[in-house]
Amino acid sequence: MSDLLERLRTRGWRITAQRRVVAEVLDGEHVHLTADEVHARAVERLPEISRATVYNTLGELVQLGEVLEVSTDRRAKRYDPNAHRPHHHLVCAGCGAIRDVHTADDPLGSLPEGERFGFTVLDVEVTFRGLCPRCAAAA
Amino acid sequence: MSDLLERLRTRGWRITAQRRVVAEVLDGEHVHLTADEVHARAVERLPEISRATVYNTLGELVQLGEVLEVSTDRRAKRYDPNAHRPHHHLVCAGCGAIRDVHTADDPLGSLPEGERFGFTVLDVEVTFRGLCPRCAAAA
DNA sequence: TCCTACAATGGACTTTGTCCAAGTCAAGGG
DNA sequence: CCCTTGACTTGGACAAAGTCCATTGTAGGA
Repeated sequence: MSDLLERLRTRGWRITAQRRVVAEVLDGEHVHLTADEVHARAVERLPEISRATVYNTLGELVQLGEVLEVSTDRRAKRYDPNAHRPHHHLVCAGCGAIRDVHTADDPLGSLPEGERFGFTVLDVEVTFRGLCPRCAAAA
Repeated sequence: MSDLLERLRTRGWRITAQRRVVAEVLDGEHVHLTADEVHARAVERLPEISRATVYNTLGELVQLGEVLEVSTDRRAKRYDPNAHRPHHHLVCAGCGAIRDVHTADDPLGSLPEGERFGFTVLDVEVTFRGLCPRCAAAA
């Protein structure tokens, strides 16, 4: 856990109580939290923390590549602390549940040269949509 | 163009001036517009059209499968009139430009059975990110 | 310990989207 | 051709998610 804080410190981050709390929240739960959920959990430990700070800190963590921003949901961005292992997402169209999944081959390679239009392709985000067992049964 | 309106009529849609305008805007431009951009263009032809109607109509078109909703952008949903040809998106991280692209293989097949967790997987959305030639040159 | 640059605060503001009660109108029946 | 009716539209209020900024606070180096 303090791995993360250590990495941040060596990159010149000033470690404040607020940043520590945000990092701990992300590190503690391996789920995909929205900014507001992160804020709610952070407030439990540090009641005065402001929403703006949580947004700032999340943005910085994304910049540093420590956390991934995913927009599987059209409502709010979600933050995925599992940034160092490439993976994709499987989203239930019914209840919104999200699972991390791994594809057989690297999807980056599936884009032929002729379809790149001169772009420098850096990354790919794959979102599978479907119904989880419970929602499929209810339908 | 009136292909679209014809299809809608046969499905019991009441054809109103507003719906016609929205359909025309989408059909006329093969770019990915946000709801607000659709509204702005619709207003040029039909000044009294309201935002709520544009949102409603876009939602209905998505329901009917005539238009795709893409969330490449974390700000607003974009609407892609090219719904009948399966394709994916290449987004420039610099300027936000979007291109439709086609992958060599079907990405749906790249998710192994063991990674499906009992989900009924229906669809997949692939977003490649990178830099367009102009932004790459500027960097 | 003191300073100072960097960080946090909180409240106003913006953007994107939804909701609803009331008014309007497309299209089928007479 | 007009009437009727229920589907459609309207506009404004509301909500959720996120950004901005001037002010206040503080981590960490000298």
